[in-house]
Amino acid sequence: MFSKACEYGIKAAIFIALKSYQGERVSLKDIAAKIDSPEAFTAKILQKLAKNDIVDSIKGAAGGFEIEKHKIASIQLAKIVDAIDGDSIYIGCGLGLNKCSEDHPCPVHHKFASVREELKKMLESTNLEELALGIKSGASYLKT
Amino acid sequence: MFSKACEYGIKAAIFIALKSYQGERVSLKDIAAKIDSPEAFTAKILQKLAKNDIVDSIKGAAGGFEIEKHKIASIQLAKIVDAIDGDSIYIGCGLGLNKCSEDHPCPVHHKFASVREELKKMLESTNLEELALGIKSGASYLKT
DNA sequence: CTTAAACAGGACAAAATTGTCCGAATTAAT
DNA sequence: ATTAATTCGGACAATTTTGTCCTGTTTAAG
Repeated sequence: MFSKACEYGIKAAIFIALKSYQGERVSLKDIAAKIDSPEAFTAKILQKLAKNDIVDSIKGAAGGFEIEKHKIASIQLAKIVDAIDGDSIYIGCGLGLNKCSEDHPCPVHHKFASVREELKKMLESTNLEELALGIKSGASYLKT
Repeated sequence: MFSKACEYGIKAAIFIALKSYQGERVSLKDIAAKIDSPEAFTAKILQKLAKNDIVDSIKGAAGGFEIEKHKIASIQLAKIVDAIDGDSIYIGCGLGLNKCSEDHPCPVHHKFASVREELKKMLESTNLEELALGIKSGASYLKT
């Protein structure tokens, strides 16, 4: 469904949000360990998230990643997915047709529409705060 | 959402169904041209569909691919997807956790459940016959 | 000022996916 | 029998995705 990069990005963002919520800044090393991802690859993804204003990166000793507390609740899953995988998940044709629209649909166009719509709604209505709280409360997990 | 291989596989199956419905057998060359796919790559995919008993392949001159008429309506999209991409789309975790279940869910487990369920229902309730008829009637297209 | 901890980013490497080529086997038609 | 049309399948190649490494830069702390 999502690329590995996107999976790591979502998990990293959730972990950073969780820690930022508690006033802590986290290092790449920490993140990779807690979400069980390859460190250097995760670094690249965090750069993307930083460039898309989803996380703040602070250089130097005692540096790391954080998200401003007041922003956590306003960052939707959709924003993260879009930053990493782009919008193909919303707009692309399910069968890869170059031109696939209402008046030139692929065979599964209408069948897919509702699934895609549901996915879109889900991504747009889910924010980092609730996901971080799920981890904090032990209701959900970031690895294994 | 689906791999390229799966996209080609679905389109190929629809085209073969359409022609079989009209009593015609089709060649690889024909298929690739009509669904706008790379010929040799499509050949590999058709082999998979044949091994999974979704299409019949007939060797030799005047050979080609076909689907027994009476089977067309009973072949669900899900069967094709499963033959090519496997079942990861149904059972895999949205965030790539090795172990993701009701009592050890990833952060988006429950949010994803409904989307995945909708996708599954869609794939299981859509069969080749209706897709082929959509092409036949001009209601949908296999390329561009 | 020096050092150590951290991120940035370019170059590289590995793996997976996508795609190509070609010889072998099969079969219908002549 | 020979030929031509066709699929099969193995080996290979290109591309994309995933992942690693190393050097440089920034910054806090001693």
